[in-house]
Amino acid sequence: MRLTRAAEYAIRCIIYLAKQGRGVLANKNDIAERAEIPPHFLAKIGQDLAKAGLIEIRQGAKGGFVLVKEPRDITLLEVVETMIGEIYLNDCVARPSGCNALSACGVHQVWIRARNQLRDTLRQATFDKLIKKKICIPVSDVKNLTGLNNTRGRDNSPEPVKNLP
Amino acid sequence: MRLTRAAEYAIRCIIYLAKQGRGVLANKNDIAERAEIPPHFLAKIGQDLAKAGLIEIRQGAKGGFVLVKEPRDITLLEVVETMIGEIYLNDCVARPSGCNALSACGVHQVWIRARNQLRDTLRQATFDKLIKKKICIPVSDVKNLTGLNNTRGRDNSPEPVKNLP
DNA sequence: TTTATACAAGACAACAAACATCTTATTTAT
DNA sequence: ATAAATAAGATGTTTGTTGTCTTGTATAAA
Repeated sequence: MRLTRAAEYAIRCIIYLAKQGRGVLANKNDIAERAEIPPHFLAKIGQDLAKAGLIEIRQGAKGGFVLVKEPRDITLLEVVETMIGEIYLNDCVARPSGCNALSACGVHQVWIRARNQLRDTLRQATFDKLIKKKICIPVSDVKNLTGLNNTRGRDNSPEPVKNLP
Repeated sequence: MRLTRAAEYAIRCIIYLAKQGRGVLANKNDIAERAEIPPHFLAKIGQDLAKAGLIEIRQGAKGGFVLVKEPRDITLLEVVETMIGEIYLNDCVARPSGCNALSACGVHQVWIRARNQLRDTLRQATFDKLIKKKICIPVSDVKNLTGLNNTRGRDNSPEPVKNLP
């Protein structure tokens, strides 16, 4: 009953892009480094985010990820469910056909309620609100990372980040 | 982000016992059969429930499980967390030491809120309320299952149950 | 006191999911 | 053309879930 790492990484990736704003291209390795995501893993995560229409992937030299939607139109729920599928919390709710009492079951009703609350809370959290607050990723000077000739010229970055949500 | 089967089984087990009432002994194999729990698995689950003080296990001939607490004093949260540990929903909340922004992080705050709501909802669901509703386990004629000489005399039971919460 | 019944305790195994890496191919800017 | 950058997916490692099995111990009843 815990969020997967892939989903936590996806959230950080979107935060990074949202900080830059919609339509701004970000180098994949820059994202990986700043958001502390294993680079190859980020590639896979990016593909899921692209399929869901959250980002666009530019191939080739000077390629990278671009946020497609406005941060205010992206919810935490959307990012999470893109990565882990629709949230159900328990099997009985996920596959009602396997449950003989269906919605009449008292336990079932509690789980339905819990699920709805959880999804509502995550849906209320839009990325425009999230990036206004202090956030786990230090992206204050994001834009000049992908600057002209600094393929590895980023070692004056702030101290490395630990694990973050 | 899904409840484990062990926890779903534990809930069914407690419902079975709660229907009988506190202090009433139930044969383990009867519970396993009626609540559709693999018998050996129920043994392990029972041990966890006993350690948590929810049930008492009687060994030897005519042994079985006995509910220790009143159904009104047992919550769904208690049973669930006995089986899967305290609910955190994400790593960042579970191990704040690994997160550099701590409670100041906007994403963190959303998860804290979601977690509290979920736990509150599960805490409000006490088993006296749950067994008053229609429930997935058919336990109407529970008491005469463990009756005198019916070690295998239970084949007049209602049609078998599918998967339940 | 012997026997059958029933649970304890924990080792073990099959399977699935999560987590991550690596390789080969393709796309694009210069 | 060449180098940079991602695509796509095969593969590997680790962890967790979901059980089963074996050996031992406790208890009731003959």
